[in-house]
Amino acid sequence: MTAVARSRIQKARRQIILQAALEVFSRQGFRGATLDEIALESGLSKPNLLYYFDSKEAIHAQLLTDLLDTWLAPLRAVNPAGDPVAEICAYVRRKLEMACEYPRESRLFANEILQGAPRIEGFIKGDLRALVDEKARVIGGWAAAGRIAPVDPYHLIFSIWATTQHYADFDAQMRMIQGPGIVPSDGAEAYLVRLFTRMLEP
Amino acid sequence: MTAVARSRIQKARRQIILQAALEVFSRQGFRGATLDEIALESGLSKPNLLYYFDSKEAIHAQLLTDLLDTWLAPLRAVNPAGDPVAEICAYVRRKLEMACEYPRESRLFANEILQGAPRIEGFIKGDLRALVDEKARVIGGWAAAGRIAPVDPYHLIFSIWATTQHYADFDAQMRMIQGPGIVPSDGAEAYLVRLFTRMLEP
Amino acid sequence: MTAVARSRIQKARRQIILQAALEVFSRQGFRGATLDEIALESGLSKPNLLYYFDSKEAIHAQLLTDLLDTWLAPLRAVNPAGDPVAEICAYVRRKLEMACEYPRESRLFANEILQGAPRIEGFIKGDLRALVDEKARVIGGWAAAGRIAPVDPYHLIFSIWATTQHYADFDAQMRMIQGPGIVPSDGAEAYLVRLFTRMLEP
Amino acid sequence: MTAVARSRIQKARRQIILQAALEVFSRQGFRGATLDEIALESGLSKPNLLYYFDSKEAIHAQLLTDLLDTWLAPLRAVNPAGDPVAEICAYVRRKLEMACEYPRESRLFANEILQGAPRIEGFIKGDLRALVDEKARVIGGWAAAGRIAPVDPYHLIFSIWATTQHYADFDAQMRMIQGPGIVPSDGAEAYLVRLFTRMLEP
DNA sequence: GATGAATGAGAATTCATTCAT
DNA sequence: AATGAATGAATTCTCATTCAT
Repeated sequence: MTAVARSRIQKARRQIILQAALEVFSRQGFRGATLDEIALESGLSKPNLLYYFDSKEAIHAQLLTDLLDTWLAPLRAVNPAGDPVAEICAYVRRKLEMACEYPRESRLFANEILQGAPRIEGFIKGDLRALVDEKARVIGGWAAAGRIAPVDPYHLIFSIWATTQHYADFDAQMRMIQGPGIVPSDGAEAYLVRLFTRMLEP
Repeated sequence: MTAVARSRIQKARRQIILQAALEVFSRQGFRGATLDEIALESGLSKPNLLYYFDSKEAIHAQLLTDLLDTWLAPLRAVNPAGDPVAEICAYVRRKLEMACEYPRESRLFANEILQGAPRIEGFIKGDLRALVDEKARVIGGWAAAGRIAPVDPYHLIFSIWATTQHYADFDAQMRMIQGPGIVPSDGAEAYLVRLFTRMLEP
Repeated sequence: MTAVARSRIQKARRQIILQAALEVFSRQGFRGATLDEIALESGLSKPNLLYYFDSKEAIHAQLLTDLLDTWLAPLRAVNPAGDPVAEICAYVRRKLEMACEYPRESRLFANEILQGAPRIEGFIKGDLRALVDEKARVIGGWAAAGRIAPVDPYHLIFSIWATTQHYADFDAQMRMIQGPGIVPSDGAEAYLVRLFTRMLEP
Repeated sequence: MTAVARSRIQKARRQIILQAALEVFSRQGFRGATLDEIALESGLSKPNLLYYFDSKEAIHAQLLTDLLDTWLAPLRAVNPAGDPVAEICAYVRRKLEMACEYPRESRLFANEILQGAPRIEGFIKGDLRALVDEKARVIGGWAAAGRIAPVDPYHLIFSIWATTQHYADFDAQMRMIQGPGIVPSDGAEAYLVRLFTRMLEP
């Protein structure tokens, strides 16, 4: 079986495995997760998992690769030529939407960082850092030009990550505090947009 | 060995073990951590760990117990009779200080929540929820009285947690992005105080 | 692996394991036995044992369950409508035959009793006690009717158990005393039948 | 500390340890017993046990040595010059008395035999066998002389051992069957004397 | 493709024994 | 004489991975 020639059914099976693995890895971290759980979750047998992927590590690596490809998109879309506050608020919205739509991916990422990011160090120090630096310069430029209130662009970006991802990563805590019947992220967009708008208005 | 009568050396050894375990559990989570690592980190032999604690689980439980005792303090100190904005900013400062001084404890907690909080469900649904509800009423009262800008108290509290704990939990990522020589939390207090002050000023 | 659907090979392997475990448990008792010995005896690897059984305890429990099912049969077959002395002598013969054919099972049972019967308390106080009480009434009836010599039925039953099981449980001692070439149970049936016949003849 | 010069207090401590060890070994067998249990039972610390005895093995060996010294006495006392039936019945009484007074010693011995008698093989093939052979000749002589009914002396001796020791070794089972309030050995002497008297009367 | 069977490496825990005091 | 502390060697059990079919 080569990497290129995969039948449709193979691709489908791989997706099923990845979804199951995402569920488990995002909760337990890499070492805490077991192939047994992933097999159970996916409805496939354990050896069958390893027919589609070389190893536990390979499943995890695939999940991270797939994730990182899209992880940068919201920030990348920040347009230097747009309206500063609107651009940043739009970024907040996209980031929150991603957290709400892909909470498991967010937790997978959070797990990696908590562990010291051993498997995505390259990504962070490479693509992510470059992108953040680039956008930090844009935001810094806006601040210097008086188009937004003066602000440290890095702290701003970090606080956007923190507040949006929180709705995915700490979802369990929020649900327990607010009780059943309340979706934690209800009202989150309005709140966060307001938070960052008030922060940035010149 | 009873729980009450412990010699000085026992207390000291238990502390050494707990510190080592905190390091490991906060990175790997409960299941991902191994006694081997804790033994290595603490400089004690693996059986010796189990001479001081009944089991891996017991070490972890002790860490959580010790943590939860102090986890509520910053929020509890919010004074309904104080100046609203000043009180909340003071809370932000205390919370940030705690994250910066006890980052491993913060990560230990984050790991638990990521896993769905199986071991601290009681704490969250009990003491934590009660305290949050109480303080949310206070903040809601301030907003209703026009002493702070109208705001959902729960989203406010969650965003304070998110932004402050981020400096502990996502420290690895921030360091990689900012490069060596920069401490991520430098300027964090000023930034966060400003963020929430602008948010709350009537 | 469900309890119901087991392939032929699984059943066969389980039997191999149970035979090996019987050998070891019957000699060493539950705690004194090790999976290493059972693995060696069965020719399987240690983890493979645990592929077929959930735990050391589960293997032991299976052995006891299988044993208890048949342990009652000889006594149960005592017919209240038969000739008293003949019935009891037939019981002695069946019990002796069982001890000689299944000495390891007998030793497994003896080991449990020696330890205070922690794992078969329910069986003894339940099914076994009920059966003994029932047959004791039968024997008591025979004695009252003058069809056998007056005798305490419980002591009678216990002495039948003692003398027959002795040929299994204390086999090692008997062989060492009688030396090689002599099978301890040779002549046992004649002796025991005579012993109990003389005891019971009115 | 030499073997000869032991203070009174040392002897007392050794006795305490031996009593505790007897309790544990007689239930669990050599391998199934732990020094922790013996320490708990004796009220001494685990290292202190090993101050008085070289090893777990040494404690066990001492128990066996002490036991074997007295194990032969009842049979040895059978007097070739006495009245055959009376002599044998007296032997039964002594053996039963020993089982009832020293049930733990009996179970210790039973455990050894069940395991194949690895530690007392020498005793059995030596002193015990010689004594049994000697007394078997006496009994055989009585039978040949028509002073008792014809009987295989070995089966006779074994059945005396079986029935008397049963009241010690299988005590747990008998209690569970007869229920609380009944002492299994009540009436045992009368029953057994009757059993063997009827067997042996010419 | 799929899976029952099997296993070596490792993980938590127990235990007899030693050491230092 | 006694014990708290410590540990190497098991012992039970888990787990990622391989093998045979």
